Amino acid sequence: MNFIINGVTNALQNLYQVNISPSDVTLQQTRKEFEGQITVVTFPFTRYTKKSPEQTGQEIGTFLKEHVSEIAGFNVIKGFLNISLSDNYWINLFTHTVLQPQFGVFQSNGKKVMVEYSSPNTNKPLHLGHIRNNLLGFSVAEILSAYGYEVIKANLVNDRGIHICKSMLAWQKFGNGETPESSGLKGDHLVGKYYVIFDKEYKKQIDDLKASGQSEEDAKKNAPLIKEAQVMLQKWEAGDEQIIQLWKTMNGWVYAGFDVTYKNLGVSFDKYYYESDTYLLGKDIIQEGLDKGVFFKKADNSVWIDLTADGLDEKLVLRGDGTSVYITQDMGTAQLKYDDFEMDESIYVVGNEQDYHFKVLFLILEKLGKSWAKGLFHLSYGMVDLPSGKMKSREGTVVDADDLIAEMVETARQRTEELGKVEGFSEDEKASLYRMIGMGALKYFLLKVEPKKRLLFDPNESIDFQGHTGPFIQYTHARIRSVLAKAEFTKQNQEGTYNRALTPTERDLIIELSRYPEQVEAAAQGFSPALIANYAYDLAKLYNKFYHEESILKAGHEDVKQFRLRLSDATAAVLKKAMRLLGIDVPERM
RNA sequence: GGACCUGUAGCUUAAUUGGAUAGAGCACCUGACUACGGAUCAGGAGGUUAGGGGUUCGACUCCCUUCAGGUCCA
Repeated sequence: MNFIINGVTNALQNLYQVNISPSDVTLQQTRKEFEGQITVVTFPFTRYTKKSPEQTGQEIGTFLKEHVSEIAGFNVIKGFLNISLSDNYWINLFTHTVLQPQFGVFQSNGKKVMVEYSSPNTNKPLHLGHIRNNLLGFSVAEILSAYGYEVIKANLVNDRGIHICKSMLAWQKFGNGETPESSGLKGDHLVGKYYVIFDKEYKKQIDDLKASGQSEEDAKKNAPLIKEAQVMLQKWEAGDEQIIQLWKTMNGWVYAGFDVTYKNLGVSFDKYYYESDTYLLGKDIIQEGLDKGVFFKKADNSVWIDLTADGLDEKLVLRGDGTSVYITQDMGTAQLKYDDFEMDESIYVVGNEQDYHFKVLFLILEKLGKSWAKGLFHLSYGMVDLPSGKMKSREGTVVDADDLIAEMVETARQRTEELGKVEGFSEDEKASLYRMIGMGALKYFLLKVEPKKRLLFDPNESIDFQGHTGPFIQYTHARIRSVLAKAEFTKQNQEGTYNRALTPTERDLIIELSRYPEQVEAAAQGFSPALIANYAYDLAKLYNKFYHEESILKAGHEDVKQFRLRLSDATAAVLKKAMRLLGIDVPERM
C-alpha cells in the first residue's frame, strides 16, 4: 500500500505545502459498513490544512483520484477517507503475488535465533501446562523460520537435583524393582508415580514428628526421608557409581516416555542441554563480574548485585559457601548457548511466574557487557488453570498430557463417525484423520489465545469442534480440496487472466489472502501464534461465506469458474501454510 | 513491605498498537437452494470494556487511583 501513502504525502505537499513522513500516514482496512477497501485517517492532517476533517478528506481524495491510477473512487466520512481501488488492481495483486508459490515465505534475513522451550523435569510426566509451552515454542520457531530466520530449537532438560532424588529414593525403597516393562506403565508415568509416593510417605513422617511435639518447620527438616534424599543428592554430586547408575536408568525411562509425548504433539528439537552438564557453569562469570565491579561481596563471602537503581532489589548470585543459585547456572548456560551457536536472538519460552527471574538475568548479562544480551527475550505465558485453581502434580490435580491427547483423538473419532464422513477410508487413514482432527482441536484451542493471558481449562467441558476451532479450518480446507478435485483442477489452471468485475465477496477474499505476509511478520515480531490462528479463522470464515454466496462449478461462464477455482486453490494453500505455522495439519477429506 | 501480570456479552475470546456504531465463537431463538461437502451459511438477542478520575479532535488501548484474581522477590 506504499503507493497510497506516497500519494497522500504528495497530496499534502502539493495542496498545503507541508512535508510529512510516510510514517505519519495511518492506513486501515475500511470497515465493512462503508464503501471502499482502504481508509486514510485524516484527522491528524487538519492541523496543517486548517480546514474541517470533511473538507480535508475531500481535497486529498480528489488529488489522489487524479494522480493515482489504481484508485477508482473515494468517499469521506468525518476524518476518514475511504478509497476504492479498481478491480484490476486487486486481480493483479492476486495473480502476481498471492498465487506465487513463495507467497508468505520470507527470504532469509541472515539471522540466527534460538528458541528454548519444553524444558521438562525428569521426575514426572508432562501435563497441560507443558503442552501449552511446547506448542507455543514449536509454533514460534516455525513462524520465525517462515519470517526468514535460521532457527535452533533447544530443550534444556532439568535432569538433576533434589526433586529427581525424591523419585529415585522412593523407587529404591518401595519399588520392588518395578520397570516400565514389568508394570506396563509409560516410563515417565512410572517415575512420576514414585515422586508422588515420596511425597505421601514424607508427609506421613512429618505428621508423626509433629505428633511427637516438633514444629512443622522442624519436622519438615528432620523427616528421615528428606535427609536420605539429601544424602543421595550429595552422593550423586560426588559421582557415586550406584546412584549414577540408578539415575541413568530412571532418566532413560523418562526420556522414552517423553519421546512418545513429543511425537504425539508433533514437536522436535535440534539441540538438547542437560542441567547435569550445566549446573556447575557460571562460577567463572561470578569472578568476571567481581573483576568488572558489577558484583560485590558481603561479609559472609556471598556475592550480590545491586539492582536498586533499576527499580529491582539486591540479588544474590552466589552463596557464601560458594554454591550456585539458579541464576548462577542460568548465566553460565546463556554463555554456553551463545558460544555454541552465536545466535543473534534467543527466546526463552517459560511461564510468567519467572518474569522477575528473567528480568534480573537479562539485566545482569547486560551489565556484564555481553554483546548478545540485548537479543535475549523471555516469551512469558500465563498459567493454565483449572476451575479448581492451579494444577499441582503432587496433589494429583493435573490434566495429564497423554490422557488429554488420547481423549481428544477419541472425541474426534466419535464426532467423525456420528457424521458418517469416513466412507472409503482405510483403517490407517481413519486413525491418522482422527489424530489430525483431535490434535487440531487441542492445538488451536491453546494457541488462539494470546500467550501472556492465563488460560482456563475445564476438563468437564470438552473442547469444541465447531465455530472458532481448528476443525472448522480443517473442514474448510477439506471442502475446498473436494471442489478442486471435482473440477479436476491442476497447476495449469492457475494460469490465466481475468477481466470481469469482482463480486464484493471475491474482492474481500483477495484482500484477506493478500494480508497473510503481514500477519506472518506481525506474529514473528510479537512472538504470537495467536495472530496466525485468528487470521486463519477469519480467512476460513470468509471463504465459507464466499462458498455459499457464489457458485463455483456452476458459474455462468467458464472464465468465472476458472477464476473462482483459482481463488479456492489459493485459499486452501494459505490455510495449509498458516496452520502449519501452528503445527496443525489439514486433511484432504474429513 | 516492594514489584510484575490479568480483568471485555452467561462462558471462551478479538480489536490493524490512539481511530468510525467494541468484532467473533459457544450456549439460546429464527431461517437457508431439492446441497460445488450442513463440522457450513444468513439473521435475532446479549456490552457502563472491573469502578472512579485525567490526558485529546478521538481511549478497551496512555497516566493516576481503588477493587478483584494470580505470580514473584531474603
